[in-house]
Amino acid sequence: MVTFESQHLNLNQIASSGQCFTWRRLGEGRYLIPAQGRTVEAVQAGDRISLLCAPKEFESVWRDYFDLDTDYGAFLSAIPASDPCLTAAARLGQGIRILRQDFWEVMVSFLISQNNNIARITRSVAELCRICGAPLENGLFSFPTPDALAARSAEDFRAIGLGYRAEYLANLSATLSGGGEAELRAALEQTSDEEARCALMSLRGIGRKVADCILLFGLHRLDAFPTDTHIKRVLCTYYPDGFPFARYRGFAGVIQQYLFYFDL
DNA sequence: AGCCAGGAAGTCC
DNA sequence: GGACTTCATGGC
Repeated sequence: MVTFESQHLNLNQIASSGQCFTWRRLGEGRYLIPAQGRTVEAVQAGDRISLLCAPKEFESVWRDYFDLDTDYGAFLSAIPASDPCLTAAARLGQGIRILRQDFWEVMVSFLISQNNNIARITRSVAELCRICGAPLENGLFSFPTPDALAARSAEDFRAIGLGYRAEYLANLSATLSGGGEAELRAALEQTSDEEARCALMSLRGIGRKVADCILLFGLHRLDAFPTDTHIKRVLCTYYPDGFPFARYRGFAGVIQQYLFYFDL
């Protein structure tokens, strides 16, 4: 077991922040968290977080996954007291971080997320893992690979309730199976945010908002600022004269998460 | 019954 | 370039 303290890591906040759909809640402040073909049980009481794994695994997997080497306190301190909306949002969501999730898992999850709600996205992702993933410990299933998804048809995806997104998923999986996903990821890592966004938007079913989610959550491009219905509402309500993006250059996506969580 | 949900694509003009 | 419509589905 590994125990540490952090003022800026709150499991409950992250679990309900809409960036990840595969955590399983075990109880208050307790989650079973899958990543990289493993799972870890995480327990939080106040600022103390315990991960039930060996120190070696913590260093090789979970330190990176939880983005523990990024200083979120510095992001929070950029918020001026003169901004009542973000001040409230930051107080509410000060334990949110941008997880370093798997690129493909993020692509698929947010492809499904369009015109959808978080509860149903979570169920759909669980169903996908169940019918196409590999069984892990504790009854969870790994997130299916591009090849595993490409072996299924759009009808299979419709059968688990993906609706019109089933065609998008079948097409995306066919396009990126056979090594295409790794190629795309490697290529995107060499490009600017704008070029990467443009490349992602060339894929059927991925528009501006989903592309920005993939940039932020799947490639850790912290400048990406996905604008969905919640963010539009917040910006329209609290920032009718424009949002001060320049102030948050380099981490606007983190700020976006505070606003999103605030609106939920 | 109608509206909303972490939207995108097609079709108008 | 915008405005409008359609696309499944479930919850309220």
